[in-house]
Formats: sequence, structure tokens, C-alpha cells
Amino acid sequence: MNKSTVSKENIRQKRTRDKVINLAMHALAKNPKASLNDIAEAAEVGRATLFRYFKSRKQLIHELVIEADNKLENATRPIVEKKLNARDTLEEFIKVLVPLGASFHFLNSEQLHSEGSGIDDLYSNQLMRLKELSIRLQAEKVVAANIPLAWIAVVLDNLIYAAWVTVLEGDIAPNDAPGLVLYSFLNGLSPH
Amino acid sequence: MNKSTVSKENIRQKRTRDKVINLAMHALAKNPKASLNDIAEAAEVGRATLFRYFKSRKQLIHELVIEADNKLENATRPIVEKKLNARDTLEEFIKVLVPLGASFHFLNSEQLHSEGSGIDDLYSNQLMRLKELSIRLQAEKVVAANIPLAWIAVVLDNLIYAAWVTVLEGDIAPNDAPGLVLYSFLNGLSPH
DNA sequence: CCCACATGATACACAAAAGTATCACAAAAA
DNA sequence: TTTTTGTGATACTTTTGTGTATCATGTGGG
Repeated sequence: MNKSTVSKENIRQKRTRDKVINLAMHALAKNPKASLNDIAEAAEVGRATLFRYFKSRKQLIHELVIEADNKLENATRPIVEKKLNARDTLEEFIKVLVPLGASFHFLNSEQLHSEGSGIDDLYSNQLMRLKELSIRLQAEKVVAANIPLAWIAVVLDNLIYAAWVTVLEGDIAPNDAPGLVLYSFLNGLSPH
Repeated sequence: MNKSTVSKENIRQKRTRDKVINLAMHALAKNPKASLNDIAEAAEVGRATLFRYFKSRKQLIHELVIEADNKLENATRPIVEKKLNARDTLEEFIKVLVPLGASFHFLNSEQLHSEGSGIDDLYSNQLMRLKELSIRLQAEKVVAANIPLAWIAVVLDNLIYAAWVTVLEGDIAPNDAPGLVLYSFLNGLSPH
């Protein structure tokens, strides 16, 4: 077994692994009670393959959480590094997070009734990003001073998730969603 | 078995039944995957008692859904009957719905991966109420005309749920919550 | 004080899901 | 073509959850 053999095999394995991770996350975001049968079917692999890549349901969930966190981290880090003002950072955050609604929601829902361990840290990462943004929004007076910090983060969180769901159900256009979230968050829904 | 005996026993039974229904709903709202063991524990009764009142998990869920719908219906009907304008109806809706977050969320989450039957109707009731209100809000120009109807309803839905969660976690005062929802919904979070 | 009865605990039968082992097949490498 | 290896299918065991039956206990009413 030489080097090239290893890498080529790894490519094939990596493909199925990625496929499983993505489709499994979607399936579990839709239905948190999905059995491994359901998940295998959704991921378009045999149930045996599931166990080849993840030794237990617990570990599968754990890796899904890690993957979700990575996706969110990779999406937001470049934005943070741009060092824009809070308002523009908010806009870019929303733009990248709405399409990641599955990861976003998955991470949020799994921590509550956490099936595994070590999840709390990752979830706090995610919450932390929104909390930090909230603090900046308030400091730079993008958000009114009298709004509780917790409320800012939770509204942002929920609007993003709501947008993702509404897009999925076909009720709003994918390209309209981020704008709606931003506008609703800043100005609400009443006419101005 | 005379009349008074019957009624007194009924009182005792009604107490445990109510207790079970309330605590079970909370438990399932927190964790949709809760087993009957978990539910019995949360409801502070033996598992056997659960089966005395509900012949199966399916029926338990079904009755919880009915109960949740009743709570929401009873809370909102008097408001509708007042025939206020849309803006004031909205305000009163929010006031009564935030504390009912458990019922609210339960009804929302159970329909997706519905464990039973007949749920769809009740959920549509619930959604219908918010949709109707959304239509009125737009007709009476409380909400801008260019906002998609689906978005209005989903934002309202999520803000109410978000408020309930945030109150539960102790991050905002129960009495502040409805005001925050109303304000955020209409005006957003930016200073004015 | 005694009786009726709701409850909790326990033990059990059964179903569904999780997890393991094996084999034949297909695709890609040799 | 032959070999290697990832995969799906299947059959199996173990574990967990659902649902049933029984009994002892405690409480509340007569």
C-alpha cells in the first residue's frame, strides 16, 4: 500500500463521509427523532456503512455537531477578520448564516437534550459569536441601548432560523431572505 | 358510590391528570425525544399511572396537543371577540401568548414529525390565527405592504417563542417580555 | 376505625432501535 | 483480467422503550 493508493482511497471514503454528514444533518434537523434507519436512508447509504464511519449513534451526533460548528466558524471567521463596523458585520453574518440554517439549527437544538458530550463548548462558541456581535452592535449604537443583550442575540438567532425555514418551505425567495432578516431586525415590520 | 364520592374522586383524578398534562408538555417541549420513563419522572408520577390515564404514548401526545390548542384558543378567543383594531389585537395576543410558550412551542414542534393523527387540523388552527392576524396587520397598515405574508407570521411566531425561552432562562423579566416582542416586531432593535 | 381506591413499584411480554458479523458484489487499482 | 477494497444486504444479538398485569401501600371519606 503506497502513498498514492492511500490518498485515492481516502478520496473515495471522504466523499461518502461528507455525503453522510451533510444529508444526516439535514435529516436530523428536520426530525430530531430520526432513527439510524431513517438517517441511513436519507444519507443514501446502507445502515452498515453508517456504523463503518461512526461507531455509535452518539459519535455520529458528536461529529455532526463538530462539523456544524466548523461550517459556522469557517463562514464567520473571514467576516470577523475584515474588521468592518458592527452594522456591516451584521449584514455579512446574516448573509452567510441564513443558508447555513441546517447547521445553525442543528447546533442549537442538539445541545438542549445533548446526546453526547463536549457539545456544550461548541455551542457556547456559536452563542459567543452572536453575543459578541450583539455587544458591538450596541456599543456602536446600531442597536438601542435599552435593549437587553440576551434579547438581541436571541432575536438574531431566531430571525436567521426563521428565514431558513421559510425559504425551505418555499414561501420566500432565497435571495430575499437575508435582506428581510436584516430589515426586520433593525427596523421591524411597520411602515416607515 | 354516591354523587359526592364520585365528584370528590373526580377532583383527585383531575388534579393528577392536569399535573401530568402540564409537566409532560413541559418535558416534551424541552426534549421531543423524551421516553415515557422520562415523562413519568418529569410529571412526578409512576409510569403505571401514565398508562392509567392514557392508553398509549400516541394518545398521550394527542391529548397534549388538544390541551395545548385549547389553552391557546381560550387565551386568544376573548381577544378576537373584543374586535379591537389590528394593532391592539396584536398587543393583546403577544401578552397572552408569551406565557403560553410551552403550549405554543409544543404544538409547533409536534406537527412536523407528527406522532399521531388529527394533529394537522389543530396545528392549522394555530397557524391560522397568526395568519389571520398578519393579514389584518397588513390591511390596516400596521405592517408594511411589501412584507411577505408568510414572513410576518413566522417572525411573530419566533419572537413569541424566543421571548418565552429567554424568560425561562432568566435573562429577561417576565413582565418585560411582551413589550420587547411588540417593540421588536414593529420597530426592530435600532434606535429611533 | 375501616373501606374504597388511586398510586407506585415491580415483574413481565413484546416491539423497535442500536449495534455486530458476515458475505456477495461492484468499482477502481494493479 | 485479477485483486483489492468500499459498499449494501442480510441475519443476528443486545439494549431500550412500550404496553400489560399484579400487588402492596397510603390516603381520604364514611
